[in-house]
Amino acid sequence: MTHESAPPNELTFWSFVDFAVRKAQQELPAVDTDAMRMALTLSRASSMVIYDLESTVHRPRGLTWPGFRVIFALWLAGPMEAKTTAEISGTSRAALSALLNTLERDGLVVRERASHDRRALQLSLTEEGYGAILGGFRAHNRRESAWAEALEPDERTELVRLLNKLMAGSTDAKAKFRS
Amino acid sequence: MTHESAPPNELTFWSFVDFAVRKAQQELPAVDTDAMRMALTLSRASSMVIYDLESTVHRPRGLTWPGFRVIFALWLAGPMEAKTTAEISGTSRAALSALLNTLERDGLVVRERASHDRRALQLSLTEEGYGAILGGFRAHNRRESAWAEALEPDERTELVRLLNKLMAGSTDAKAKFRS
DNA sequence: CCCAAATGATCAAACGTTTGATGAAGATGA
DNA sequence: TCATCTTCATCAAACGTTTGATCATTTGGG
Repeated sequence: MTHESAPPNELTFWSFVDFAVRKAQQELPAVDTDAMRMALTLSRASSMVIYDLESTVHRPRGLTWPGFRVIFALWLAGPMEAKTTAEISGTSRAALSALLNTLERDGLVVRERASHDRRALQLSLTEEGYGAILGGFRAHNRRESAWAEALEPDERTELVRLLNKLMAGSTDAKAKFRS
Repeated sequence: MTHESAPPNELTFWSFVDFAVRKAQQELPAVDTDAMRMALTLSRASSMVIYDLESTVHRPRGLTWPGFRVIFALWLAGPMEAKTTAEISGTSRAALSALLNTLERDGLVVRERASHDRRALQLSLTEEGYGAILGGFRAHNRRESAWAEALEPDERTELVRLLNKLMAGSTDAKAKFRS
């Protein structure tokens, strides 16, 4: 440790970002503080929004966040191979296997063998699954709206543009993806 | 279902955002598409960055992402009560209890009873924990830099500003927080 | 045609997370 | 002082995730 810049008395999830960036700079002068602040802010913002959506909308309706993502993908993209569901819902294939046990047990999703390739799995929503996502998504989207109101319309557009640009750079950054 | 706008052949984690927004609009005309796109983009961007950092930096060094968050908080804010660690690392108090079992077993963190309140727990890093975060964070920050390079400096600033503004609105949105 | 390599799915073990319950210690007030 | 309420931590059960292994099917080369 170098100089002690004592933590403020009131350190919160959100105010910790500023404190951490300042303190890290003291400890390791070579740190890229802009990149640090960006990543820290991004992950915390996302975590707050997701926690809010999951705990106020989906858990009370009997769905976890990962469960919602899968049902959501099946709702919009229609019946498809499990491999595709994993890809577009952002779940590894192994995690999806486990997740499907729950969703199938709860009667929301059906697993079937694909006709053209007996290794592959075909997934589709049941009537109940369709009903669940329809109601769940309406509430989900109302909550998204409440969050979005904090920004002006053009700010929302700009935020999306910047995040897209950041993701587009992931190839250059040689980022590792889920498999 | 209404009109079938067939999913593109190549639906990926990232391209799914555009598709989903279009399709949801068809299915539910009342949907707030801007809010939907914003939340979808935010959660996916964050998930990509975190997965990359966890799988390329921390797991190979024997730390999970939640484990890293806790060690990171203890490194910068110094020894503190477990309650505070939970708050600033974004972990529920119950989850931290379980997490500490691993971190303590691995010799990274020490649990002690607080002197002024015998209910409370005082946490601190061991020498080994300090070494782990020092090396781990350097690699972590290099990776953050690689991601950040996708944006111009002023774009990074603007992204952080927008995310901060979004979070500031969480009170108005009456968002639910971790406890 | 046959065998090796690649692909799709699942499994097993270890972990972290959530909700709700329980137990222990501190604060409050009659 | 005593009873009650609140706060801090942990536990238990159910879940989802990761990595690495296994098994079945399909593909491709010889």
